Amino acid sequence: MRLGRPLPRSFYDREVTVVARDLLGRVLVRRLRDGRRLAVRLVEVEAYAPDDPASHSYRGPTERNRTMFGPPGRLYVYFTYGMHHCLNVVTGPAGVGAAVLLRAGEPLEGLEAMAERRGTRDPRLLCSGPGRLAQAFGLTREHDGADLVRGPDVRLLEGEPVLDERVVATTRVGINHGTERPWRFLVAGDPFVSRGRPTGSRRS
DNA sequence: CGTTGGATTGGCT
DNA sequence: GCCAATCCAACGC
Repeated sequence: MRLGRPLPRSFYDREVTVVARDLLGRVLVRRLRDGRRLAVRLVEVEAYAPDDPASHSYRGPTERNRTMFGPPGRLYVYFTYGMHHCLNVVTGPAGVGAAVLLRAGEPLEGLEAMAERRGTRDPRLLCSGPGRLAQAFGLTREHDGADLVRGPDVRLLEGEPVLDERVVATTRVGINHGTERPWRFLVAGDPFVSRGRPTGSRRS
């Protein structure tokens, strides 16, 4: 399967909502030490901006979120709820705390390895949800700051962009502030979108 | 220093 | 639909 070249640094150096929408259809890959490759086609993401009360970067840099303030094209991994990791793509110029949360995707390669970590073989339960995606890929705080453009481990490939008519923007999931911003982007009707909220969400 | 609650998930009612 | 699990960053005193 042809997944294309790594997305260039310039891809990430744009406004965070533009990057978020453009991430749909792109492919996150990881090369495991045993040679196997994991690949997932992104179908659901959320944008988080520095002036955004819901964003980790809202109150400035800390030990936990400093990667968000670094150069674009890096992986920001955080730990939450005492048990889950979540993957984010850092955007914008260095010094600006913005990132895109990767919420769900369609597994393309390495489903066996993903199933081992997830404890299920159901393809729809492997990467459909931010915590699930991180677990399926085996990524933790150790991988925080990884370079998605040239890094040896995790990269983001071109894949195939999703057409506008297939993209839906809704409010974000699981937050108590800034909920009015329609910054959750997903592929309409795609079976691999997470449960968080139905595709045709009406709640405000 | 103690408390609170979170960009979630899975299991149970 | 509801809630416990389980850690730690943020915030208040």
